[in-house]
Amino acid sequence: MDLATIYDVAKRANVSAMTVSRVINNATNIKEATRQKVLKAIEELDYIPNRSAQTLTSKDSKLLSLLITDVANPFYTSVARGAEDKAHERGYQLVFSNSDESFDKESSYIRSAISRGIDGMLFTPSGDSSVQNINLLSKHHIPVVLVDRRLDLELDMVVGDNINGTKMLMNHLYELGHTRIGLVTGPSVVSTTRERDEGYNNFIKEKGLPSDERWIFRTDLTKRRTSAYIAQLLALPAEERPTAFFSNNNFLAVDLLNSLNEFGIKVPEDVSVVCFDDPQPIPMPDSILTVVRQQPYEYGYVGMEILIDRIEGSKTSKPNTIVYTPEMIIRHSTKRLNP
Amino acid sequence: MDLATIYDVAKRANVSAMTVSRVINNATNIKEATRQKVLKAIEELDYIPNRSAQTLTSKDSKLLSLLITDVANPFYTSVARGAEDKAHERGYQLVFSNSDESFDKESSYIRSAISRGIDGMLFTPSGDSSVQNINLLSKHHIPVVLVDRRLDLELDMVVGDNINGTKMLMNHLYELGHTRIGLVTGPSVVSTTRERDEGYNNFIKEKGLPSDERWIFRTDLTKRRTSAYIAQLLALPAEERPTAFFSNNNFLAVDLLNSLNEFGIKVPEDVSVVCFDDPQPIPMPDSILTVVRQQPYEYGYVGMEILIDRIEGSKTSKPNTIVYTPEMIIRHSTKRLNP
DNA sequence: CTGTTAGCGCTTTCAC
DNA sequence: GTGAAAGCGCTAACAG
Repeated sequence: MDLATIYDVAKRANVSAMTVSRVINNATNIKEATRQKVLKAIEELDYIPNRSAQTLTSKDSKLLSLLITDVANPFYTSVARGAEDKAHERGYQLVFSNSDESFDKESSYIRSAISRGIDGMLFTPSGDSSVQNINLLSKHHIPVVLVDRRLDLELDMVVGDNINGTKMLMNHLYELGHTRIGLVTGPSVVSTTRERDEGYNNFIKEKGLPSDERWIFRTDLTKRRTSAYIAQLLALPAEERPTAFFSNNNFLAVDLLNSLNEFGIKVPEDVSVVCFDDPQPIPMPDSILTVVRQQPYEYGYVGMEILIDRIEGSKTSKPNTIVYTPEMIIRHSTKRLNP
Repeated sequence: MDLATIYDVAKRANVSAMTVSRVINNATNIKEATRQKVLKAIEELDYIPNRSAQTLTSKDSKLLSLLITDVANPFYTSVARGAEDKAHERGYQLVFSNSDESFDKESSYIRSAISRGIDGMLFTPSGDSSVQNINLLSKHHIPVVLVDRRLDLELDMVVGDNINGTKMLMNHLYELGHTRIGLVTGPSVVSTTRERDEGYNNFIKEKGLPSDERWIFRTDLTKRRTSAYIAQLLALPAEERPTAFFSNNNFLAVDLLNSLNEFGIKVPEDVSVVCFDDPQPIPMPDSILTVVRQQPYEYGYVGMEILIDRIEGSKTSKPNTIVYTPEMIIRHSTKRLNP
């Protein structure tokens, strides 16, 4: 059984293929009677247009790419959901890909996205070198909107205020009497890492807090392994150890919490912990981690809206960066320091 | 600047388009020197093949559809990640869609997937009526593999042993002395709901436990609202209230936990709670909920493998159902009942 | 091992 | 309002 093409519909409705094409594309200049005739034929034949053929001629695919580092990270899960909701509203479909923080994986995904003729991309770059990938996209006239991580380019972006978010968390620790604050962080080729590091350093400088290179643990976002870090701190005399930790990233915080648990260090009794982004997608009554929470669903939803507006030409203003201010959720992973 | 086509490459390499086509499709019968010449031209022109044109002629798109109810549900998040990993390994891309338990939304997504010429679909049906949608897919010769939820059809499926999973949880409560066990569950048009309900009912019958219609709360998976349920139970005399709850679904459990919290009912002090599937994607040291855990990543990964094997014709055996046995994770949401 | 021809299913362009 | 012709970029089927 061969599937119906536009010609089958045309024949059955006694019109030309062009007329059928006009009907399926909601053209206005069609006699209502003709439209009905065609619609009837479409229905009877169970005709579904072939997108590849449409894309080949008309140059648009109604296909969008969502390229993030990892859908399994609750932050990006929500971005994905927000993005898909908006795309669906506007009649687009979404291909999604996980770069796993790898530039090479990212590049290869971008090539296949281009090959698919995607109309646009919502993109969280793996790092600063992703600029090259954006250039490839531009060469193919594909609009891009950045989510969460910035790049030094004239592009639409939807990001969070990482510096002030960090400041809130640091200040919370500070007000509880903590002055020796450890930092668990990611690679500095990622803008969010850099900005949160900056927030941390600013705060320490501003308040004149002690700082120590050994309190800072910089690691890969996919490997982590904070156990080594904790072991190393434990080798220090107690009065040289941090009394609190700021984790730059939700996955790192989980790893940190597990490592502390491994060594029998209790949170918040023995040490306080705060984190940027919630490792749990759904707040539960028993969650303990104090975090600064962003609205990743909005990032995806709004980012997608901007992207589609660009694609459809309804947005022609200069690229623009939307910055959201995060919100602090105080739970039970921090404790006032006994003097 | 117009982008390079296969003819541009052909011209530059002094060969025919067909030869270029052979090179990009890794045909074997090509002289190495020719291949190199072509590769060089491809490189120089930064040529990326047009998938739409390829799909239009060759009939395969290397595009797969992942149609689930909600990526934001941690269970499906992992399914999605597993599916994408396998798809990527095998050179396929994934469009993802959220049906939100709606048959209509599901149907519309399936039509656009067909229109895109997808090679196959990994699918969690919204309910039993999805059989119609599968029929549409079959009509277009599109292989389907079901994940998590069954349908009464000859199809490949990857599912969990819901009956025995439920039994483990019920038995755990029973061994702690609970006999009045409430059930929070979803719509019975979903196979997982039905099977877990069956596990619950079987256990009650088998052990001769008391049962009461008022202890059972059946709700929509997207609306929930367990508060009304709890309020209603609270109206009962204490000795007629459940001392423990089994939640059929992770999202329902979160809602339940929040409702209990709202009414000042403490878990596990006042009431025990167990749940099928973990609402948290990442186990944290402070998680309290006792659950039966499935391996959704595997479901996605394995399901995708079967799907691609079907597509590529390397799997020709009769459709087959893989059933995974879940594992119980005892945490701190249950307590021995004081006699 | 390589090339020619035709055509996939649609829409653009132009004609009437 | 509607239709005919041409062509989008590629590959199947054949030929040599």
